[in-house]
Amino acid sequence: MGSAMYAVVAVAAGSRWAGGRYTYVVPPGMELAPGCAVTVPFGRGGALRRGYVIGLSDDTDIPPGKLKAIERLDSPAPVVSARQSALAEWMSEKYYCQLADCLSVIAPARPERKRRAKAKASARGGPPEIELNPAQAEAVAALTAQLERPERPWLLFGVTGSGKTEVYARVIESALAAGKTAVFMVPEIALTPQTERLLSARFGGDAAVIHSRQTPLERSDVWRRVRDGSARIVVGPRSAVFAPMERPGVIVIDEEHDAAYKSEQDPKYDAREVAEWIGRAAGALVVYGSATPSLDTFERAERGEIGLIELPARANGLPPPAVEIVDMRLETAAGIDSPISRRLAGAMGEALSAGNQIMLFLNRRGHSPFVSCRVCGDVMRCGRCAVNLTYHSDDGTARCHYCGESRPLPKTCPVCGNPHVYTFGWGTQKVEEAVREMFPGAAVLRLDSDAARPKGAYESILRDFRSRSADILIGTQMIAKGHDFPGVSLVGVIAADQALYTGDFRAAEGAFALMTQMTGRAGRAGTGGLSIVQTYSPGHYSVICAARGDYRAFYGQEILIRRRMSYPPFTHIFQIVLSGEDEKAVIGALTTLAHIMGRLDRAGEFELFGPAPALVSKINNNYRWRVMAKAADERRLRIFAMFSIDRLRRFANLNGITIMPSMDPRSIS
DNA sequence: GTCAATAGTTGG
DNA sequence: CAACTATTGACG
Repeated sequence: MGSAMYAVVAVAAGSRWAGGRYTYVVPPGMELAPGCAVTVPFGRGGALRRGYVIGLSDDTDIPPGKLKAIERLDSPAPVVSARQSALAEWMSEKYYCQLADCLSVIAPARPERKRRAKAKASARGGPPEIELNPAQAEAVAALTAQLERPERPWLLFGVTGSGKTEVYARVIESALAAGKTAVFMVPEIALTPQTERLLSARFGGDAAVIHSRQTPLERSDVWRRVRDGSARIVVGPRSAVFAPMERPGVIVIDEEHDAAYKSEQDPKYDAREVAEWIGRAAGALVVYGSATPSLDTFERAERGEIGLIELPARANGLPPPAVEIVDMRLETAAGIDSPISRRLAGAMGEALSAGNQIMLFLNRRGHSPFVSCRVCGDVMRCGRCAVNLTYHSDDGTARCHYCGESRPLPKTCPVCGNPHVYTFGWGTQKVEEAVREMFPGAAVLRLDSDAARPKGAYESILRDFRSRSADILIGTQMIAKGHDFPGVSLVGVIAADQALYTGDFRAAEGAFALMTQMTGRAGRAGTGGLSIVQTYSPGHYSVICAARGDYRAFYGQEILIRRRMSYPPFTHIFQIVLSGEDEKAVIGALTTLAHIMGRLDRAGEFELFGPAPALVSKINNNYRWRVMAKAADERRLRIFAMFSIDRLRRFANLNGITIMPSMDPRSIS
């Protein structure tokens, strides 16, 4: 193969999804194989770009005058295997993105350089040999039996503290014993260190970490360790699914329901779907784990497409935490306007005097989500985005959470000039303020993306709370995931409604998962924990089911609604957002697109919606409008949408307009 | 995306 | 008609 005359190279070429494959002349003496990384001249200027060899041949249809030669071979050996190339092809079609983009998330950041491995040979782990309870033993047996020839993915459905991790560890152990390797995925980078520690304690230097914020050298070092077999377990967030393993035995996806498994940037892959592809192609067992499985996954399990294993009880035999619902309407009726209800305040006082710790959860950063004038009613909005400004008390500014614009809180109303400008609503800073006022003696910490910004702050806040140098931790969903604080006896969910009414049909699902995660944080060490859920919707099934710890009841309700509304998992929704500075041009192009879609769908196979403004109709001075198409058949829907976009490109002037397609996006009203 | 060729526009 | 600007579409 090394002496082929022409090479087909995947090159990232602008904003086109299709194509991206170009033929180049192989310079004499250059030894190429499919999967090699090369540098090629591209475009009129002949600027150099990264490309990946996807095929070799001795003839071509391209007129010789058009051909350019490969500039440089960057990797003597392929950087992606044949299987990874096939995965990239599949991804580029499924996620309507460029082949080269897919290859670059799959390939190491840069061609590997020769480098000494960091000596990281810790001793093989101890015995963290925990005795399995019968349910765990059954789960391990069932999953281990699947390792050799997995016929479908499996869902390990178990309440918080039911011992899922021990089950994963045993299955990984068996995979390694069979000469295979393992991937352990967590929803976010912040959870990798603790997971890596856990697996290293057990499996020694076999565990390695892959994530997207590693430097190219770090990444290529991990790659080398994975490829030469010295790292047999890879831990990391969604990008870890691309670990270059030849014989993966098991891919664990912990907290499977977490939205972070879906990438927001191109290529917009879903790590769960990629894991299943790899599972099929490489014969690896995919194990999903969650206390609150995503509706899609649980529905597949009900149909038998995914195997279901349940761990019904806490491994330590303790009863589930007690959960109380506080009806915040009664607080309002009593003239109380504090984020801390009387009941929660009382429970906090008790917990503090007993020497216990408290966690308060509110999924909104800043002090107050809006600022308005009490005289004329004007609400401060961002000049560049269609959103309200959030007041931040640390520096006294009103900030836009989309474009980052911030301005000082005005002393007088910019519209009517009156001095009665007030802030409304609750953010984490306001909760912190209220708590400090109520409990001046307590040590309070806050963890949200503002508090976590300084380097190392995230870790140090969690460390301080774990070491009990603080009594109360207030935070956004950053505090909800994976962290075990034995000193916490009380958890307060400040505003459950907040996650409930986000304008997204998945809101109830997300709210249920968050509430369950948070209430599960109380009393993990044993002494009867209590969770208090504050809400203005005490009758909402998501709140009631979360308080009862009853996933199946929640699932039963929610799946009925999805069926009745023809929402996923029964259908798929393809959303196409057009954005640009010229609103008329955006609406015009979108109207054309809607026409194209209507005409293409003569049979009425697809349900079409729009044009309508997107949920946030302007970001950074770019107007955003959208159309949506709904259908049961994901593949046909995707092809229909992409075909429509192709037509649009041909018929409409898309100058200054960006097309943002997405399948089953998070924000649909 | 980026750039060059091209079509369109303006001003002398 | 030259000089300039917006638009188009190819990129191997």
